[in-house]
Amino acid sequence: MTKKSSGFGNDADEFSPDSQNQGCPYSNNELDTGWVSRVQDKLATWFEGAQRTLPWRQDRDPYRILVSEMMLVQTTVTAVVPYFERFLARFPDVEALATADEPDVLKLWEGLGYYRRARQLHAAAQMIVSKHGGVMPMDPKQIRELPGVGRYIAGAILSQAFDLPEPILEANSQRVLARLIGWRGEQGSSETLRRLWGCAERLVPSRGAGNFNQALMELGALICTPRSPSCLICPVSEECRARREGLQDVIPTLTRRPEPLAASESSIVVRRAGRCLIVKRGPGGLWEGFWEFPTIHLEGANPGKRPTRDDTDSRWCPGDDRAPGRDRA
DNA sequence: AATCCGGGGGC
DNA sequence: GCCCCAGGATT
Repeated sequence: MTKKSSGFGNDADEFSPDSQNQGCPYSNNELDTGWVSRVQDKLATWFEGAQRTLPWRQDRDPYRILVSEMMLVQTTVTAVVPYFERFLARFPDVEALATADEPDVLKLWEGLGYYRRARQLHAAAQMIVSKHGGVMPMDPKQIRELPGVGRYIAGAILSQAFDLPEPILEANSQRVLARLIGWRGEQGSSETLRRLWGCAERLVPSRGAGNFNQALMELGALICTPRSPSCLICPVSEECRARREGLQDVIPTLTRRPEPLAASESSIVVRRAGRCLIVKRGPGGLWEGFWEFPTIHLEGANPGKRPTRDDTDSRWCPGDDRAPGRDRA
């Protein structure tokens, strides 16, 4: 890795007037090899004694890592644990998942949200079986080709399952790294992500990458929390620029959330002979392919891409799909 | 670069 | 009530 490609060079643009870090000039003096080594060692040592016992940490099975990462996308650890246990009991290996029927997979996902992930995971399992002989490939490019697998999940699999020195960057490590280097750019902006990915690349050790990456995330979950970080018991507080400058409460820079859109809908329950009519939701919208009572969109947002009053003549929903015979009114 | 995709935990 | 969560795909 060259000095410039590391993203932490002394380039003049680091201090350009229009830099978002004006007033807190970004310096590379914390990213020299000494600083990197200290952060690596202190985090690894802390992680040995402080890590939580989580069901996907009991071994390095890449299938289990994949399932956990897919479930953990924008979802808290506490929410995932029971789902993970049930899912692995029903689909203990990649072949079992690959040969499963999609409705059975979705049923185990019910309540987790982001149901696209369940379909992607199912398809990924089928791809691993059909294209890779049922074995998770160790090639970053091939892993990234799996549906639902981006740079983060690929790095997590490569480092945690195969101990390859691939970086990761997600919600926890974004916060941890931003504070460590005192980066004041806006949370989630492309410049911030570029900078933090570079930092993650610089920090990931050539050996023990899986544990280091997990230590970064564990620190964010347990110590370096979004609000009121526990700097007094943080193993890397001495290496933290935000801490040194008293900026731990303003980093990362928060972004305003857009206001939720109001939506108005109308549903009808059609009962006959003790049964109810249900219809299947159409493609491309919220809860795609799920069953519900016939519903039309009235006004406001229409996240399910539902039909409105004007097109209810002959079809109840965009999917134009009727309930199975036993459920029809 | 912006939007969409969900549901729940925690304060 | 509001913020946040082991991101990725699509436009």
